[in-house]
Amino acid sequence: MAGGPTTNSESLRADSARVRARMLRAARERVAAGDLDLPMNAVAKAAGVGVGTVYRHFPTRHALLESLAAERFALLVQAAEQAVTCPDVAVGLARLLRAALEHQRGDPALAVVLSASDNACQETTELVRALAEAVDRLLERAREAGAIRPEITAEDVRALFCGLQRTVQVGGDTELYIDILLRGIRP
Amino acid sequence: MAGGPTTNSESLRADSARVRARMLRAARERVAAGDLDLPMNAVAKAAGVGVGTVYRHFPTRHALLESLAAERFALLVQAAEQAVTCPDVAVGLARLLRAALEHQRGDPALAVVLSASDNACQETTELVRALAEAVDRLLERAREAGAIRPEITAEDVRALFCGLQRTVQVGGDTELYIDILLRGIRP
DNA sequence: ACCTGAACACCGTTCAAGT
DNA sequence: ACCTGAACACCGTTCAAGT
Repeated sequence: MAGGPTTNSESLRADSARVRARMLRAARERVAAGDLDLPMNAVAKAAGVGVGTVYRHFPTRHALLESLAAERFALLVQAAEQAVTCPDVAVGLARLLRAALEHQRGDPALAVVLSASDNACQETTELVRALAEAVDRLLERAREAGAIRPEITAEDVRALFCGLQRTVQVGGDTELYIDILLRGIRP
Repeated sequence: MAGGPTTNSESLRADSARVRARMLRAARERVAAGDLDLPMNAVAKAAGVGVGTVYRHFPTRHALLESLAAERFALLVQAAEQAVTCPDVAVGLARLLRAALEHQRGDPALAVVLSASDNACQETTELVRALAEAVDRLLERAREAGAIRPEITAEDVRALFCGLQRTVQVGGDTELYIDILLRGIRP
């Protein structure tokens, strides 16, 4: 017969991956509908699995949020890396700020994950590191060009991302707030 | 016997006020302990009243938060009014920013109320109006002195308060973030 | 008038039982 | 190995019954 332990384990894994994808899809639908609560029971029901399965894959709600945010987080990292290669470093900074805003607006889970002080998933830790690395390179270039206050760190930039997102959320004038921040970080 | 409808109604009101104070004290203790959840049942139990009584006084949790925040909110309004009378308008702006941060740090309920888009209590609406009025006067003085971008409104300042608070919460360098904002709002 | 607290619905979380 | 879902504890909210 085709099938031994390997095939069996693979089919288990394949099934597990399918179940995981179903849960993420269900959770994403809720978030897209504006509900960041993500009740585990509700996610389970929407995904057609038992609650225990949700907990097996995502030990905490924050772990679930991180998994949801990962995709957009990777796009933000990409944007940061592209900003580094921007000929005009000031333009790079401006693009990065816009990208940070846009991705947080596009996925509220990302806004939560970016302002969290620690991560549940290895994947997130990796993304945080990659973002910090790209931002560090951008800051270094900006310092050399005299385009930024030299004491600003990648951690500060992350905090400023979160604050800017909140400012935009509370107030109305996105362009003004971006501009205030861009001017404020100049030397 | 002493007592007619008036006395009776007054004693009811007095009792009601006492009960209300007990609930607010209980809620404040929970918030001070770092718990912004404020479960209505828990507040009721801690205050030694029935849940229905909590709901009678505070129709929603946000109404409860507003009542909690009112005291600090009034202090913030005072700070804004003092900032207006500051001989050096730039110093006034800096003091106001610091006061906004300090009061939000001192009462997390205020941070929530400041970033809420609408209010449950009349009292809060009044405080919001008073703050906007003081800030408007300060902005007017700052514009005349050429100390601020002229397009910034009191609403923008409220949004910037909220964003600054978040930045500080996520990052570590309060002084840097205050300074970035102060520079950013200059013309 | 105002307060109480039982009642119902819902969510978090665990864990014995299934496949 | 992995999944299920009953079970228990807790919270939101309402409303009939008390004073």
